[in-house]
Parts: sequence; structure tokens; C-alpha cells
Amino acid sequence: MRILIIEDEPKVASFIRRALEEESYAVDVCSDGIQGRDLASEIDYDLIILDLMLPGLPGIEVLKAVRDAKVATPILILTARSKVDQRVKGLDAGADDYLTKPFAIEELIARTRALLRRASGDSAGLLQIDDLILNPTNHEVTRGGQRIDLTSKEYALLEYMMRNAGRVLTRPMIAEHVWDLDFDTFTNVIDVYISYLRNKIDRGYDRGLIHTVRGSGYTLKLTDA
Amino acid sequence: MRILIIEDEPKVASFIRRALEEESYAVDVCSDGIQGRDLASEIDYDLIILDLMLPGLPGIEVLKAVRDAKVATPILILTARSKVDQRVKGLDAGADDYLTKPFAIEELIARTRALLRRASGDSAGLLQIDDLILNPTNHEVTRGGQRIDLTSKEYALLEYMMRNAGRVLTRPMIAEHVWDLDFDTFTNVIDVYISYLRNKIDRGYDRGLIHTVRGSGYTLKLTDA
DNA sequence: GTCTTCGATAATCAGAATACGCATGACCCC
DNA sequence: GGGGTCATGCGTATTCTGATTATCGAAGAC
Repeated sequence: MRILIIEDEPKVASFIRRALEEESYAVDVCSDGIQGRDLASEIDYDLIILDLMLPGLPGIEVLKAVRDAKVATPILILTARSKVDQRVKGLDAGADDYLTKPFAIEELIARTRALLRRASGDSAGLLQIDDLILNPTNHEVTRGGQRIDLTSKEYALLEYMMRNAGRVLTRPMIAEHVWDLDFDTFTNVIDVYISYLRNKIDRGYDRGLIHTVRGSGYTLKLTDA
Repeated sequence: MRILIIEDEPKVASFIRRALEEESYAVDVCSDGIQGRDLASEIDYDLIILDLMLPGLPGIEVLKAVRDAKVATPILILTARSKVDQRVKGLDAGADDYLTKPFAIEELIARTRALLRRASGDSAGLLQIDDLILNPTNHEVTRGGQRIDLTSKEYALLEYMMRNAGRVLTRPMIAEHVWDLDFDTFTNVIDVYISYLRNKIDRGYDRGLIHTVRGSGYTLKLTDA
């Protein structure tokens, strides 16, 4: 799986790169639009992540050029939160999904997975622990067949925990993955969200799945009544 | 396991500190080069994390001074992404690894573990002595397959002892590595925690693993019933 | 060479102090 | 109004303290 990142802010680019590399994707980065357009046309990437704010050639032009060249590779665009119209234009011009800055890295990884999966016509990839099932493609969560509604933060948190089930996840780890790039608050948001999740997922079941590891963090697993 | 962070940005320093503390490491922070150099020479740390951009004394000089003082402690340097030459100089001057800012905190933790592991000559993830097994990724401890619950101090103490199994660990050594800088010496906390550990780990087994070395300290090993 | 004594060191225990996690409700912003 | 965030206070697990009891080992007595 090979991914191209077209992004001029080095900070953001390297952050994304590292995250994707940890997921075992091969990653290329380029920082200007013209080079990006050329790379995208020459090399058969599985996914392109494109920042719309670019020097050289505007991202939207890169997008059009790539689609004009009949490249069908899925494209995920990054936009500033405010630029709604840009986003719309992007989707119109052939982008497959978008993400507004600042975004949680986990969110980006999730969407990356979804796009790659969609592209390869596959649809499996369910996450399951005990009778708790999470479907990343449609963000559906069930326990014992019962549907559970989660807000998007709750969902992101749960997906992260399920992908790392059994490991002890420290608060900084969770913050880094589920909250924003520049998360550095010393509040108890994470505790609060764990509590929300417990209410929705573990309440009423004799065997809880979310466990506190006092002094360290949290972990998701079976056993340990 | 005791780690020194030499970093002048309070935000970064405290973020790293928290993350490492949640991993049960004892952490000291200092914010200028000169003090850092002195601490590094005086105290026997297991790892030093050194920012190359420092007030007082440039990080690279700290590094050289520490190595000149024949301190073999692994050193992880932090550099700005752009400063490639700085990085190279750092490795030349005796650093063991580097990380470019900004970095994912997990990355830092992973490298920390890797360095500590490398230093202790071990290579797997699990620590094992006789039928006592400690798994650092999920903080799980078992003896003879039986799970053992430990508090985080107990865990930290045991991990330190297992990483130094066979060696006689003096009380000051244990205090330095498992407790923090401002350790109020000459209480018997350590004895107390050894006692707690014995209750949880050795009680009921004919062959105890924790041994007292009268007049010196404690050691963890097989044999010598 | 063995036994006893005695000071020094270590182990244990119970209670005090502290830190931690959690629930709850206020706040804010879209 | 709903989702997301933050602050407060409470109950409790954990950590620490200090006193008490147990153990060790060297030195002297027999």
C-alpha cells in the first residue's frame, strides 16, 4: 500500500507520515503542488492525501489535473475548518473524502483505512472483543447484537482502544491518538469519555471490557471480573 | 528506571515527564545545560533525554562533557527537523538515538524502551525469572501462570529488580531508580515495599526470588533457598 | 568448638496522609 | 440543544510513617 502526501507544512507532513508508516504503509511526501501533480500521475499510488492550501499550484488544481489524467486513486483532502466552500469544491472535483484541520491523527488513519478498503472492494475488517463488535466502515457498534449509538469522540476513543486491545493505554497515548495534534491539556476529558463509554458499553453487563489500571491508564480486554 | 530530561521548554518537558511517569519510570527534569551536565555526571541515570537547543550550554556541549566524563548512560537527543547536520554531529558525539521535533509521544516511549532494553543486554519484550514473568507492554505479572495484581509502585520496583536480576541492589540505588529526586532518605519505605512484593510474589512458594543481603540491600534471583 | 548475649539491621503492622479516578454539573460553542 | 470540555468534591486505593517485633551475626563466656 503506497500513499502520497502533498502537504507543505513540514510539521503536519511528518506527523502524518510517521503515523502512516507505523501502520506499515509506504509513504512519499512532497511539498508543492506541481511536483505533487506529476508524482500522482506517474506513480500508481493507492491513496493520495492532499492539502488544499499549497504553494505553487493550488490544491484544487492538482486535484483536477490528476482526475483529468484519468487517475482513479482515492484522494483525501485536507482543508482549514473555515473553508467550507473549498471543501465542497474539492468533493465536486473528484475527492473521495475530506478532513478539516486540526484533526486527530486517529481520525486520519481511520479514514485512510476506510478509503483503501473501499477501493479494494473489500468490506470486512470488523473489530471484535467478546460480544462487542465495531464496524469501521460504517462506524456501527453493537454489543450482544444490540446497537449502540456513540458520538464521534466516543467512537474514535473506542476504535483506538479496540485496535489496541489488551495493551495498557496511558492518558498521553490516548490524547495523542484520539484528540488533536497539539493536545496538551491537563484536564480530565479522557476520564470523562471513558466514563461515557462505560455507560454505553459496559453498563448492564456482568463482564466489563473497559478496565482502569490505576496509576497508568486504561485497557480494553475480557476477563478480570 | 530513572530518566533525566534536559529540556528548557516547560510544556514539552512536562508532557514527556508525564508520559514517562505513566510508564512507571522515575523522572527528573532540568532546564539548562550546565545543571544538566552536572546532574548527568553525578547521578547514575538509566537514560538521558537531551534537547540540543538549550540556554546556558548548547546541548552538543553537554553531550560531549558527559561522554568525556566516561558516563555510558544511553542518550536520546531531540532536534528540530531541519537541523540535519546537528543530528549527525550529535550521533558523532556519542548520542545513541535521536528524535526530531515534533514527535509522537509514543515514539518517544518506544525508543526509550528500546534503548533501555539494549542497555540491559536483553532483547525480548518479556522479563522472566524462574516462573515469574513480567510483561512491560501491558504491565501484567504472573507467577506459575497465576496473575498477580500490583500497584504501580510495586510494579515499578519489581520491574527495576527484574531488569537488574542477580545484582545486589542497595537501598540508595533502588530509591534513585524507583522513587523521585526529592526522595526523603532514611525512612523505610523501601523495606515496606519489598515486604509487599514478597507477600504477593514469594508467599506460598518454596523458592523465594527476593533475597535480603544484610548490610547491603536486596537482590532478585533463583537458587539459595 | 559450641552456646549465649547483645547491638544492629530488617520485617511487619496499623493508622495517617495523599493521590487518584469518577460522577456530576456548569460552561461554551457550533 | 447537543456534543465537547472543564472544574469541583467525594470516596477510596495507594503510599508513607513510625512504632513494634523479629532476625542476624559478631564477640565473649563456657
